Amino acid sequence: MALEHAILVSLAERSASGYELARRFDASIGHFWRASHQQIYKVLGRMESDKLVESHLVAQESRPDKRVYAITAEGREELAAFTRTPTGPEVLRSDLAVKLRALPFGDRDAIVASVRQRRADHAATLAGYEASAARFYPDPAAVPAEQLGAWLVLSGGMRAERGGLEWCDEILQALGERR
Amino acid sequence: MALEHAILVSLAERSASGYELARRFDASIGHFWRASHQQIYKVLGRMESDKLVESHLVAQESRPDKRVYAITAEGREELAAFTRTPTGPEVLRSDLAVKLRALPFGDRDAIVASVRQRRADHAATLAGYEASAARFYPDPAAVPAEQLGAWLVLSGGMRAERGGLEWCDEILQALGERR
DNA sequence: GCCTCATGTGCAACCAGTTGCCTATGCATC
DNA sequence: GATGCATAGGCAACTGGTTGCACATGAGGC
Repeated sequence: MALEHAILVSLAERSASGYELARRFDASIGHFWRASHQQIYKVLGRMESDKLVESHLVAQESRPDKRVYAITAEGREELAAFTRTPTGPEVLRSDLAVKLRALPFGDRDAIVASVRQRRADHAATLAGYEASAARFYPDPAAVPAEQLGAWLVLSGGMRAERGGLEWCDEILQALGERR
Repeated sequence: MALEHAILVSLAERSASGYELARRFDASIGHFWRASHQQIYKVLGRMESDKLVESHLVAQESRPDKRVYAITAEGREELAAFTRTPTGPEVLRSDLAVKLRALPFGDRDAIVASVRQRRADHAATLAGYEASAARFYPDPAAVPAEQLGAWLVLSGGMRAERGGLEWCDEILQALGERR
Protein backbone atom coordinates (compact mmCIF):
# COMPACT_ATOMS: atom_id res chain seq x y z
CA MET A 1 0.00 0.00 0.00
CA ALA A 2 2.88 2.35 -0.69
CA LEU A 3 0.86 4.56 -3.04
CA GLU A 4 -0.38 6.25 0.11
CA HIS A 5 3.17 6.99 1.10
CA ALA A 6 4.12 8.25 -2.32
CA ILE A 7 1.19 10.67 -2.08
CA LEU A 8 2.22 11.69 1.43
CA VAL A 9 5.73 12.50 0.20
CA SER A 10 4.33 14.57 -2.63
CA LEU A 11 2.01 16.48 -0.29
CA ALA A 12 4.76 16.95 2.30
CA GLU A 13 6.75 18.72 -0.38
CA ARG A 14 3.77 20.86 -1.42
CA SER A 15 0.00 20.74 -1.05
CA ALA A 16 -1.86 19.91 -4.24
CA SER A 17 -5.14 18.88 -5.81
CA GLY A 18 -5.76 15.33 -7.00
CA TYR A 19 -5.29 16.48 -10.54
CA GLU A 20 -1.91 18.04 -9.80
CA LEU A 21 -0.81 14.91 -7.95
CA ALA A 22 -1.69 12.80 -10.95
CA ARG A 23 0.55 14.96 -13.11
CA ARG A 24 3.39 14.84 -10.64
CA PHE A 25 3.21 11.06 -10.82
CA ASP A 26 3.74 11.36 -14.54
CA ALA A 27 6.88 13.36 -13.92
CA SER A 28 8.90 13.44 -10.72
CA ILE A 29 8.28 10.05 -9.15
CA GLY A 30 7.43 8.99 -12.69
CA HIS A 31 9.98 6.31 -13.25
CA PHE A 32 9.45 4.54 -9.93
CA TRP A 33 5.76 4.85 -9.40
CA ARG A 34 2.80 5.28 -11.64
CA ALA A 35 -0.82 6.02 -10.69
CA SER A 36 -3.95 6.89 -12.61
CA HIS A 37 -6.08 9.79 -11.50
CA GLN A 38 -8.92 7.42 -10.56
CA GLN A 39 -6.63 5.57 -8.21
CA ILE A 40 -5.36 8.80 -6.71
CA TYR A 41 -8.83 10.19 -6.02
CA LYS A 42 -9.86 6.92 -4.44
CA VAL A 43 -6.84 6.78 -2.15
CA LEU A 44 -7.10 10.47 -1.26
CA GLY A 45 -10.65 9.87 -0.07
CA ARG A 46 -9.55 7.05 2.20
CA MET A 47 -6.59 9.03 3.46
CA GLU A 48 -8.84 11.90 4.43
CA SER A 49 -11.05 9.53 6.43
CA ASP A 50 -7.90 8.28 8.11
CA LYS A 51 -6.91 11.88 8.93
CA LEU A 52 -3.60 11.59 7.07
CA VAL A 53 -4.56 14.50 4.83
CA GLU A 54 -7.11 17.31 4.96
CA SER A 55 -8.67 19.26 2.14
CA HIS A 56 -10.47 22.46 1.37
CA LEU A 57 -12.18 23.72 -1.74
CA VAL A 58 -10.50 26.47 -3.72
CA ALA A 59 -12.53 28.50 -6.18
CA GLN A 60 -10.77 29.44 -9.38
CA GLU A 61 -11.46 31.82 -12.21
CA SER A 62 -11.90 30.50 -15.70
CA ARG A 63 -11.42 26.91 -14.59
CA PRO A 64 -13.31 24.50 -12.31
CA ASP A 65 -13.04 24.64 -8.53
CA LYS A 66 -10.47 22.34 -7.05
CA ARG A 67 -10.02 20.49 -3.79
CA VAL A 68 -6.55 21.08 -2.40
CA TYR A 69 -5.10 18.44 -0.10
CA ALA A 70 -2.52 19.08 2.61
CA ILE A 71 -0.69 16.60 4.80
CA THR A 72 -1.65 16.56 8.50
CA ALA A 73 0.60 16.07 11.53
CA GLU A 74 -0.68 12.50 11.65
CA GLY A 75 0.24 12.10 8.01
CA ARG A 76 3.79 13.25 8.73
CA GLU A 77 4.05 10.72 11.54
CA GLU A 78 2.79 7.98 9.25
CA LEU A 79 5.34 8.97 6.62
CA ALA A 80 8.19 8.94 9.13
CA ALA A 81 7.00 5.54 10.39
CA PHE A 82 7.00 4.26 6.80
CA THR A 83 10.68 5.11 6.40
CA ARG A 84 11.34 2.85 9.40
CA THR A 85 9.58 -0.20 7.95
CA PRO A 86 11.67 -2.90 6.25
CA THR A 87 11.77 -2.56 2.48
CA GLY A 88 10.72 -5.62 0.50
CA PRO A 89 12.34 -6.69 -2.76
CA GLU A 90 11.49 -4.76 -5.91
CA VAL A 91 8.61 -6.02 -8.00
CA LEU A 92 8.78 -5.67 -11.71
CA ARG A 93 6.95 -7.32 -14.52
CA SER A 94 8.48 -7.24 -17.92
CA ASP A 95 6.37 -8.24 -20.88
CA LEU A 96 9.43 -7.73 -23.01
CA ALA A 97 11.40 -10.35 -21.09
CA VAL A 98 8.57 -12.84 -21.52
CA LYS A 99 8.57 -12.13 -25.24
CA LEU A 100 12.32 -12.63 -25.42
CA ARG A 101 12.01 -16.01 -23.78
CA ALA A 102 9.27 -16.76 -26.28
CA LEU A 103 11.72 -16.15 -29.16
CA PRO A 104 11.78 -19.82 -30.29
CA PHE A 105 7.98 -20.01 -30.22
CA GLY A 106 6.98 -16.62 -31.58
CA ASP A 107 7.38 -14.01 -34.27
CA ARG A 108 10.99 -12.86 -34.38
CA ASP A 109 10.35 -9.71 -36.43
CA ALA A 110 7.55 -8.59 -34.14
CA ILE A 111 9.76 -9.13 -31.10
CA VAL A 112 12.56 -7.12 -32.69
CA ALA A 113 10.06 -4.37 -33.38
CA SER A 114 9.06 -4.39 -29.70
CA VAL A 115 12.70 -4.08 -28.67
CA ARG A 116 13.20 -1.15 -31.05
CA GLN A 117 10.11 0.51 -29.61
CA ARG A 118 11.37 -0.05 -26.08
CA ARG A 119 14.73 1.39 -27.05
CA ALA A 120 13.06 4.52 -28.38
CA ASP A 121 11.00 4.82 -25.15
CA HIS A 122 14.13 4.57 -23.02
CA ALA A 123 15.91 7.17 -25.13
CA ALA A 124 12.98 9.59 -24.89
CA THR A 125 12.54 9.16 -21.13
CA LEU A 126 16.26 9.49 -20.55
CA ALA A 127 16.34 12.71 -22.54
CA GLY A 128 13.53 14.06 -20.37
CA TYR A 129 15.33 13.11 -17.16
CA GLU A 130 18.59 14.62 -18.36
CA ALA A 131 16.81 17.84 -19.16
CA SER A 132 15.36 17.91 -15.64
CA ALA A 133 18.75 17.14 -14.16
CA ALA A 134 20.43 19.94 -16.10
CA ARG A 135 17.75 22.39 -15.08
CA PHE A 136 17.30 21.56 -11.40
CA TYR A 137 20.65 20.08 -10.44
CA PRO A 138 23.29 21.77 -12.62
CA ASP A 139 25.97 20.78 -10.09
CA PRO A 140 25.28 17.25 -8.83
CA ALA A 141 28.18 17.51 -6.37
CA ALA A 142 26.47 20.40 -4.58
CA VAL A 143 22.84 19.42 -4.21
CA PRO A 144 21.25 21.03 -1.13
CA ALA A 145 20.46 18.53 1.63
CA GLU A 146 16.69 18.95 1.37
CA GLN A 147 16.79 18.03 -2.33
CA LEU A 148 19.22 15.15 -2.01
CA GLY A 149 16.55 12.44 -1.97
CA ALA A 150 14.84 13.80 -5.05
CA TRP A 151 18.17 14.07 -6.85
CA LEU A 152 19.12 10.50 -6.00
CA VAL A 153 15.78 9.25 -7.29
CA LEU A 154 16.25 11.15 -10.53
CA SER A 155 19.77 9.80 -10.80
CA GLY A 156 18.43 6.27 -10.28
CA GLY A 157 15.89 6.86 -13.02
CA MET A 158 18.63 7.93 -15.42
CA ARG A 159 20.73 4.88 -14.50
CA ALA A 160 17.79 2.58 -15.11
CA GLU A 161 17.00 4.18 -18.46
CA ARG A 162 20.60 4.00 -19.61
CA GLY A 163 20.76 0.38 -18.49
CA GLY A 164 17.57 -0.45 -20.36
CA LEU A 165 18.87 1.28 -23.44
CA GLU A 166 22.11 -0.69 -23.39
CA TRP A 167 20.20 -3.91 -22.92
CA CYS A 168 18.07 -3.13 -25.98
CA ASP A 169 21.25 -2.53 -27.97
CA GLU A 170 22.67 -5.83 -26.78
CA ILE A 171 19.49 -7.63 -27.82
CA LEU A 172 19.36 -5.98 -31.23
CA GLN A 173 23.00 -6.80 -31.84
CA ALA A 174 22.53 -10.43 -30.76
CA LEU A 175 19.56 -10.71 -33.09
CA GLY A 176 21.68 -9.36 -35.90
CA GLU A 177 19.72 -6.14 -36.22
CA ARG A 178 22.02 -3.17 -35.93
CA ARG A 179 21.00 0.12 -34.36
CA MET B 1 -2.58 -10.74 -18.18
CA ALA B 2 0.93 -11.68 -19.16
CA LEU B 3 1.32 -14.19 -16.34
CA GLU B 4 -0.52 -16.54 -18.64
CA HIS B 5 2.09 -15.99 -21.30
CA ALA B 6 4.97 -16.41 -18.90
CA ILE B 7 3.48 -19.77 -17.93
CA LEU B 8 2.98 -20.70 -21.58
CA VAL B 9 6.65 -19.97 -22.31
CA SER B 10 7.72 -22.07 -19.37
CA LEU B 11 5.51 -24.97 -20.44
CA ALA B 12 6.58 -24.63 -24.07
CA GLU B 13 10.14 -25.22 -22.89
CA ARG B 14 9.12 -28.18 -20.75
CA SER B 15 5.93 -29.57 -19.19
CA ALA B 16 5.69 -29.16 -15.45
CA SER B 17 3.46 -29.28 -12.39
CA GLY B 18 2.17 -26.13 -10.71
CA TYR B 19 4.70 -26.58 -7.96
CA GLU B 20 7.60 -26.79 -10.40
CA LEU B 21 6.36 -23.74 -12.26
CA ALA B 22 6.31 -21.80 -9.02
CA ARG B 23 9.94 -22.67 -8.42
CA ARG B 24 10.93 -21.77 -11.96
CA PHE B 25 9.42 -18.35 -11.37
CA ASP B 26 11.74 -18.00 -8.40
CA ALA B 27 14.68 -18.71 -10.64
CA SER B 28 14.78 -18.38 -14.42
CA ILE B 29 12.25 -15.64 -15.17
CA GLY B 30 12.84 -14.62 -11.54
CA HIS B 31 14.07 -11.11 -12.05
CA PHE B 32 11.39 -10.12 -14.53
CA TRP B 33 8.35 -11.86 -13.22
CA ARG B 34 7.24 -13.11 -9.87
CA ALA B 35 4.24 -15.28 -9.04
CA SER B 36 3.02 -17.07 -5.95
CA HIS B 37 1.93 -20.67 -6.18
CA GLN B 38 -1.67 -19.72 -5.38
CA GLN B 39 -1.73 -17.39 -8.33
CA ILE B 40 -0.19 -20.02 -10.58
CA TYR B 41 -2.70 -22.70 -9.63
CA LYS B 42 -5.55 -20.29 -10.19
CA VAL B 43 -4.34 -19.25 -13.60
CA LEU B 44 -3.52 -22.83 -14.61
CA GLY B 45 -7.11 -23.79 -13.87
CA ARG B 46 -8.44 -21.05 -16.08
CA MET B 47 -5.95 -21.84 -18.81
CA GLU B 48 -7.07 -25.45 -18.84
CA SER B 49 -10.71 -24.35 -19.27
CA ASP B 50 -9.51 -22.17 -22.13
CA LYS B 51 -7.73 -25.19 -23.68
CA LEU B 52 -4.34 -23.44 -23.65
CA VAL B 53 -2.90 -26.25 -21.52
CA GLU B 54 -3.86 -29.80 -20.65
CA SER B 55 -2.98 -31.86 -17.61
CA HIS B 56 -2.79 -35.41 -16.37
CA LEU B 57 -2.13 -36.87 -12.95
CA VAL B 58 1.22 -38.51 -12.32
CA ALA B 59 1.59 -40.89 -9.38
CA GLN B 60 4.90 -40.67 -7.55
CA GLU B 61 6.63 -42.82 -4.98
CA SER B 62 7.49 -41.31 -1.62
CA ARG B 63 5.88 -38.01 -2.45
CA PRO B 64 2.38 -36.75 -3.30
CA ASP B 65 0.83 -37.25 -6.72
CA LYS B 66 1.23 -34.32 -9.03
CA ARG B 67 -0.69 -32.82 -11.92
CA VAL B 68 1.59 -32.22 -14.88
CA TYR B 69 0.60 -29.51 -17.33
CA ALA B 70 1.55 -29.40 -21.01
CA ILE B 71 0.98 -26.68 -23.56
CA THR B 72 -1.57 -27.41 -26.30
CA ALA B 73 -1.45 -26.45 -29.97
CA GLU B 74 -3.91 -23.70 -29.13
CA GLY B 75 -1.60 -22.55 -26.36
CA ARG B 76 1.30 -22.32 -28.82
CA GLU B 77 -0.83 -20.21 -31.14
CA GLU B 78 -1.77 -17.94 -28.27
CA LEU B 79 1.89 -17.58 -27.32
CA ALA B 80 2.90 -16.74 -30.89
CA ALA B 81 0.04 -14.22 -31.08
CA PHE B 82 1.27 -12.64 -27.84
CA THR B 83 4.69 -11.96 -29.37
CA ARG B 84 2.90 -9.97 -32.06
CA THR B 85 1.03 -7.68 -29.66
CA PRO B 86 2.44 -4.22 -28.92
CA THR B 87 4.47 -4.06 -25.73
CA GLY B 88 3.42 -1.43 -23.23
CA PRO B 89 5.83 0.52 -21.03
CA GLU B 90 7.44 -1.21 -18.08
CA VAL B 91 5.69 -0.90 -14.73
CA LEU B 92 7.78 -0.79 -11.64
CA ARG B 93 7.07 0.29 -8.11
CA SER B 94 9.95 1.13 -5.89
CA ASP B 95 9.32 1.52 -2.20
CA LEU B 96 12.95 2.44 -1.85
CA ALA B 97 12.58 5.39 -4.19
CA VAL B 98 9.60 6.63 -2.19
CA LYS B 99 11.66 6.36 0.98
CA LEU B 100 14.50 8.28 -0.63
CA ARG B 101 12.18 11.10 -1.52
CA ALA B 102 10.96 10.98 2.05
CA LEU B 103 14.49 11.65 3.30
CA PRO B 104 13.69 15.16 4.64
CA PHE B 105 10.58 13.84 6.44
CA GLY B 106 11.76 10.49 7.76
CA ASP B 107 14.38 8.53 9.61
CA ARG B 108 17.70 8.88 7.83
CA ASP B 109 19.40 5.97 9.58
CA ALA B 110 16.53 3.62 8.82
CA ILE B 111 16.60 4.66 5.17
CA VAL B 112 20.34 4.07 5.00
CA ALA B 113 19.75 0.62 6.50
CA SER B 114 17.18 -0.11 3.78
CA VAL B 115 19.66 0.91 1.10
CA ARG B 116 22.32 -1.33 2.62
CA GLN B 117 19.84 -4.20 2.68
CA ARG B 118 18.92 -3.53 -0.94
CA ARG B 119 22.58 -3.47 -1.87
CA ALA B 120 23.10 -6.86 -0.23
CA ASP B 121 20.04 -8.26 -2.06
CA HIS B 122 21.36 -7.04 -5.41
CA ALA B 123 24.78 -8.52 -4.70
CA ALA B 124 23.30 -11.91 -3.75
CA THR B 125 20.98 -12.04 -6.75
CA LEU B 126 23.75 -10.97 -9.08
CA ALA B 127 26.01 -13.70 -7.73
CA GLY B 128 23.26 -16.25 -8.39
CA TYR B 129 22.77 -15.02 -11.96
CA GLU B 130 26.51 -15.02 -12.63
CA ALA B 131 26.73 -18.60 -11.41
CA SER B 132 23.89 -19.56 -13.78
CA ALA B 133 25.57 -17.71 -16.61
CA ALA B 134 28.91 -19.44 -16.03
CA ARG B 135 27.24 -22.85 -15.87
CA PHE B 136 24.81 -22.62 -18.77
CA TYR B 137 26.42 -20.07 -21.07
CA PRO B 138 30.18 -20.36 -20.63
CA ASP B 139 30.70 -18.71 -24.00
CA PRO B 140 28.19 -15.87 -24.42
CA ALA B 141 29.39 -15.26 -27.98
CA ALA B 142 28.30 -18.75 -28.99
CA VAL B 143 24.88 -19.28 -27.46
CA PRO B 144 22.78 -21.68 -29.56
CA ALA B 145 19.87 -20.00 -31.33
CA GLU B 146 17.18 -21.79 -29.32
CA GLN B 147 18.67 -20.52 -26.04
CA LEU B 148 19.33 -16.97 -27.22
CA GLY B 149 16.17 -15.55 -25.69
CA ALA B 150 16.83 -17.11 -22.31
CA TRP B 151 20.42 -15.89 -22.38
CA LEU B 152 19.39 -12.35 -23.22
CA VAL B 153 16.90 -12.34 -20.35
CA LEU B 154 19.56 -13.54 -17.95
CA SER B 155 21.95 -10.93 -19.29
CA GLY B 156 19.28 -8.28 -18.74
CA GLY B 157 18.83 -9.49 -15.19
CA MET B 158 22.56 -9.16 -14.54
CA ARG B 159 22.60 -5.68 -16.03
CA ALA B 160 19.70 -4.61 -13.84
CA GLU B 161 21.29 -6.03 -10.69
CA ARG B 162 24.61 -4.37 -11.44
CA GLY B 163 22.81 -1.11 -12.11
CA GLY B 164 20.88 -1.39 -8.85
CA LEU B 165 24.06 -2.13 -6.97
CA GLU B 166 25.82 0.89 -8.38
CA TRP B 167 22.86 3.04 -7.54
CA CYS B 168 22.96 1.85 -3.93
CA ASP B 169 26.65 2.72 -3.79
CA GLU B 170 25.94 6.17 -5.16
CA ILE B 171 23.26 6.71 -2.53
CA LEU B 172 25.42 5.50 0.33
CA GLN B 173 28.25 7.71 -0.80
CA ALA B 174 25.98 10.73 -1.14
CA LEU B 175 24.67 10.10 2.35
CA GLY B 176 28.20 9.95 3.62
CA GLU B 177 28.07 6.28 4.51
CA ARG B 178 30.87 4.39 2.86
CA ARG B 179 30.57 0.76 1.74
C1' DG C 1 7.17 -39.91 19.25
C1' DC C 2 7.48 -35.03 17.77
C1' DC C 3 9.05 -31.35 14.84
C1' DT C 4 10.48 -29.42 10.78
C1' DC C 5 11.25 -29.40 5.96
C1' DA C 6 10.29 -30.32 1.03
C1' DT C 7 6.81 -31.83 -2.04
C1' DG C 8 2.28 -31.08 -3.76
C1' DT C 9 -2.53 -28.79 -4.32
C1' DG C 10 -5.96 -25.78 -3.32
C1' DC C 11 -9.89 -22.32 -1.31
C1' DA C 12 -11.78 -17.86 0.50
C1' DA C 13 -11.46 -13.24 1.52
C1' DC C 14 -9.65 -9.28 0.55
C1' DC C 15 -7.19 -5.29 -1.62
C1' DA C 16 -4.96 -2.71 -5.25
C1' DG C 17 -5.25 -1.17 -9.59
C1' DT C 18 -7.33 -0.99 -14.39
C1' DT C 19 -10.91 0.00 -17.79
C1' DG C 20 -14.54 2.39 -19.26
C1' DC C 21 -17.57 5.61 -18.62
C1' DC C 22 -19.60 10.24 -16.93
C1' DT C 23 -19.95 15.26 -15.46
C1' DA C 24 -18.58 20.25 -15.93
C1' DT C 25 -16.02 24.68 -17.34
C1' DG C 26 -13.60 27.73 -20.43
C1' DC C 27 -10.26 28.58 -24.03
C1' DA C 28 -8.47 28.12 -28.64
C1' DT C 29 -8.94 26.48 -33.16
C1' DC C 30 -11.22 25.14 -37.49
C1' DG D 1 -21.14 26.92 -34.41
C1' DA D 2 -18.56 22.63 -33.73
C1' DT D 3 -14.54 20.33 -32.25
C1' DG D 4 -10.85 19.47 -29.43
C1' DC D 5 -7.97 20.28 -25.43
C1' DA D 6 -6.63 21.31 -20.56
C1' DT D 7 -8.54 21.59 -16.14
C1' DA D 8 -11.10 19.27 -12.43
C1' DG D 9 -13.49 15.43 -10.23
C1' DG D 10 -15.67 11.06 -9.91
C1' DC D 11 -18.38 6.15 -10.08
C1' DA D 12 -19.01 1.10 -11.24
C1' DA D 13 -17.41 -3.10 -12.65
C1' DC D 14 -13.91 -5.93 -13.08
C1' DT D 15 -9.41 -8.42 -12.78
C1' DG D 16 -5.01 -9.50 -11.09
C1' DG D 17 -2.61 -10.50 -7.14
C1' DT D 18 -1.90 -11.04 -2.01
C1' DT D 19 -2.73 -13.02 2.52
C1' DG D 20 -3.98 -16.50 5.31
C1' DC D 21 -5.28 -20.80 5.84
C1' DA D 22 -6.01 -25.97 5.08
C1' DC D 23 -4.99 -30.50 3.51
C1' DA D 24 -1.80 -34.58 2.51
C1' DT D 25 2.71 -37.34 2.12
C1' DG D 26 7.26 -38.96 3.44
C1' DA D 27 12.25 -38.02 4.93
C1' DG D 28 15.41 -36.60 8.33
C1' DG D 29 16.79 -34.79 12.81
C1' DC D 30 16.15 -34.39 18.09
